[in-house]
Amino acid sequence: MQYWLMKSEPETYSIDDLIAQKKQTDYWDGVRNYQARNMMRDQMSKGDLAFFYHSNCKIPGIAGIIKIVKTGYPDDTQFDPQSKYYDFKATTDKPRWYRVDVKFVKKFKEIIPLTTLKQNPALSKMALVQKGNRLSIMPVTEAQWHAILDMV
DNA sequence: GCCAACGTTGGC
DNA sequence: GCCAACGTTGGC
Repeated sequence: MQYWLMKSEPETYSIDDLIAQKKQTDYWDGVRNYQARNMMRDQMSKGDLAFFYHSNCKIPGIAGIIKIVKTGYPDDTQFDPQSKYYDFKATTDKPRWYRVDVKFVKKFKEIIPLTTLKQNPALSKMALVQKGNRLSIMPVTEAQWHAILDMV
C-alpha cells in the first residue's frame, strides 16, 4: 500500500467532475510524461490512496482523496486520432502510455493551498513544494501523508 | 499573461 | 551522444 499525489487542472477535470461520474469512478488518462507513466504502470497498486491536486488555477492545492481501483493498463486515447492525446508512435502491440482507474474517496471542506503546504516543515522534501517541479504524479511517504491529513 | 524550469525532439 | 531549439507546465 502506497500513497501518491496526482495533479489535474480543475478547468479540465476537477474533483467535482470525478464525483459526478457513475460510481464516482473514472479513468486517469492523458498522462504524457515518462516518469509519471512509469509510476502508474509499474508501481501503483490497487487500493493505493492518492491526493487529488488542483494545479494551474486560482488556488492550487489538495482538494481531496482518491483511491486506485485498477492498475496500469494502456491509455486508449493514444490510439485515437481524434483525441488530443493521440500519439502516432503508439501501437496496440507496443502502447506507450498508460492509465489507471480511480475512485472518489473524500473531498476536503476546503482546499489545502500550496502556500500552506509549503509552510509545513514536514513536507519540505516533497517534490511538490520544490521549485520547478512539474511531475504530475508523485509518491507521498506515509509521514507526509499523515502530516497533510493533520492540516485538514 | 508572464516567464522560469523542465522534458523532448532532432540535427549533427 | 551532445546540445540547441522548441513546447509545456504551472506558480504567480
